[in-house]
Amino acid sequence: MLELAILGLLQEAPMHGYELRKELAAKLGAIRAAISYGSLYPTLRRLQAAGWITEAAETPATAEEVPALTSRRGRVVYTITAEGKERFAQLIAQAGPETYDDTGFGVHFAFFARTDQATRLRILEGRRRRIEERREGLRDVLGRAAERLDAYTLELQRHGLDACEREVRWLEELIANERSGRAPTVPEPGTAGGRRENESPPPPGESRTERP
Amino acid sequence: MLELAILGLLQEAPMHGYELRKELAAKLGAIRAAISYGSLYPTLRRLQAAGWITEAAETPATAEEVPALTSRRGRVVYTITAEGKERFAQLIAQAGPETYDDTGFGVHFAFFARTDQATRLRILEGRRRRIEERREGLRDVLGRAAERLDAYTLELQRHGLDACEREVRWLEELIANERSGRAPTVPEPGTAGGRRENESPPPPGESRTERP
DNA sequence: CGTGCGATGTATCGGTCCGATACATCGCGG
DNA sequence: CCGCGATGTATCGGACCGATACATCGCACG
Repeated sequence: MLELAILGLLQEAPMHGYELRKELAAKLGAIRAAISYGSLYPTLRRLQAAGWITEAAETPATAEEVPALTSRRGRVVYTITAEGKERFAQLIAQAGPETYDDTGFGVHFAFFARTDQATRLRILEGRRRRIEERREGLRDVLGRAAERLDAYTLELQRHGLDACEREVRWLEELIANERSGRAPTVPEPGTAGGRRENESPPPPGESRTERP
Repeated sequence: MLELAILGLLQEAPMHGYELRKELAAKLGAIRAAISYGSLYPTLRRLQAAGWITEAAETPATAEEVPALTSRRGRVVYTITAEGKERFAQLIAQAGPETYDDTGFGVHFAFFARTDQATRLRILEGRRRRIEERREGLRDVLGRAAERLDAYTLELQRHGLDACEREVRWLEELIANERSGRAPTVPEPGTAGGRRENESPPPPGESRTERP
């Protein structure tokens, strides 16, 4: 998952580790807390070893002037390679079971702007199925096993069930929008003047896989 | 977290691993998927080594009759010890930062029936604070950084923000109930005679630490 | 003028937990 | 009689986290 996220972000711009972490936090803030450096740096090295990204020490232009008294451990900027872009395209298109859990779905969804519509649809439906299963499980517990559980546990299940139902509805909307070929967000007639701004990166229609 | 959950469950009844996993799934179904055996068994051994639980091979009553031709790897039943109960009480009462993340809070909440009111209140308020912070982060991104993000990412944040607001409201209700000294859930007058039953292993009322 | 503190930045280590896998037993239907 | 799904115990490699360490930079405050 981390691999996919890093590749996706570096596709937008070269970055160094710290920046990557911040961008990741901004993009995935709804899904998970900031990524740990204990995951980030080892993963970066793994990606580099695989050839998906390249590392370049930041050169301060006229560098030879500075005699490196303190060795100035410069920021290391990572850039995605052509192979890395291929890898990203492959990862984003193929959906395994982990694609539908909370984190996996969130990461895939965050890069939907770089995903073709068929895949988007497939992932949304897979996620819906997953959540529906969780929902049924909770209903079962609340129905059949209710008297075995204490009031707090029941309340927890009820809250979880509510969240499931809500997410299914959200997914239904997204799926409907996707099928109709429209933009992903809910049309907001009336109230706030709609959310017409934010035309945003992806052209409403399809994604693009164009390579330079 | 797993340690706390296992100790809590074994306080209700002795169990073997498989059963533990199922009960855990039922109790925490709203929070997380079933625990992996790759976590469960090592943790059980750790707890046993620490003396919080004891392991007892299941004896089929008249066992010497069976000549153990196939060695019959019997089910291993785990029982919590007095030290284990102390440990549980200590874990459930003390709240660190991990108490307020999704999983940690869920586990603590699931054992609120065995938690004193002051601690319940403290945990609910800590969780609320945590979620409020996440909510503010999402509002910031949706406000300040909106034009930098594509429509899908924004939709993800919006959905996350909605979930945060909903959870805060839920927590407010629970906190209010807690302060008023009432039961956490909607009062259930009439129907089942109000949780008087709950036959099951542990005696009805509240947690008890006495052992036969 | 310094000094200390928060943001930026790279990096490692131990520990928790997961997913895949293996293997054995049991009851039941075909 | 055989297979198959539920029950049941167990291990291994890998992903990810939290704590920690260390270094630089700019700026506010005394």
